[in-house]
Amino acid sequence: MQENYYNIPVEATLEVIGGKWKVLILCHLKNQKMRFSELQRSIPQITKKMLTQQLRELENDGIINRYVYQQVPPKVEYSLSNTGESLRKVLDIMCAWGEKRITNQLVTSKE
Amino acid sequence: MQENYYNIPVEATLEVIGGKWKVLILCHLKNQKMRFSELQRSIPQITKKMLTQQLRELENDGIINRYVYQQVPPKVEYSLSNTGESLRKVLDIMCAWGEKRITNQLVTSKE
DNA sequence: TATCCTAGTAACTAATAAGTAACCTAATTA
DNA sequence: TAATTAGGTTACTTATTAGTTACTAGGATA
Repeated sequence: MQENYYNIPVEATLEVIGGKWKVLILCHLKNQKMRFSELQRSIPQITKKMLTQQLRELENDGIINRYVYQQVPPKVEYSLSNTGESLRKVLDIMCAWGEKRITNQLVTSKE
Repeated sequence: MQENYYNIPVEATLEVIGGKWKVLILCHLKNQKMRFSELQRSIPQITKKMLTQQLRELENDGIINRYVYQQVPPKVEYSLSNTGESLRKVLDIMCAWGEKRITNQLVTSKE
């Protein structure tokens, strides 16, 4: 959090999980720890550069942990941190809404 | 929804509420209907152009209703549609997380 | 008659986000 | 010896977002 003033609190949420990729990454990490390459395969459209960048930001914001195995070729595992765990409900409910929308289970009648 | 295939369902959610402004707009609309100018005042950083654009997209996605009063100067009110209402839980929980983050009520210990 | 009002739109520019391709490390395998 | 491996970084280009300024309608107010 670089600024400490927000017009409304939800801006703090958006600062952490906003953008094109972070929710996607976190949805993958919420059920298992994953290696860099596994994340890349799971999110086919993302480039290495963006994945690296987004992972770094999530790490800096304290949402994920990065564990480097001291071996060659490298092995790095990413997982939700405890703070990241606190986002689980947010992620779950966003996932659930998407599923309902896709399977047409949302109310669509006029108000 | 222009594409009907997603790698994971949450992409459908991001398609609708992704981007810099939509969650903000919806958080304001979730408790009351609001006029264009009221939204603009509530989100000081947003320009007319972006506000118009985001509102149109939300309307096209069936998330909000737009009601035009037939008078001059114009009066237009925006409100959540029934489909939009189904996002309430998502919005509430995002707002709540932001509040907790700001007031430091999140777990921050190392995993 | 001139100005104000709200909710926009249009044309153009600037800023930011994202993509591409080449490169790096050092142990292991062919 | 040469290639392969995973997880990156760097420099550069392109695409997408967002900002700026000017303009509109048409009734109400000064």
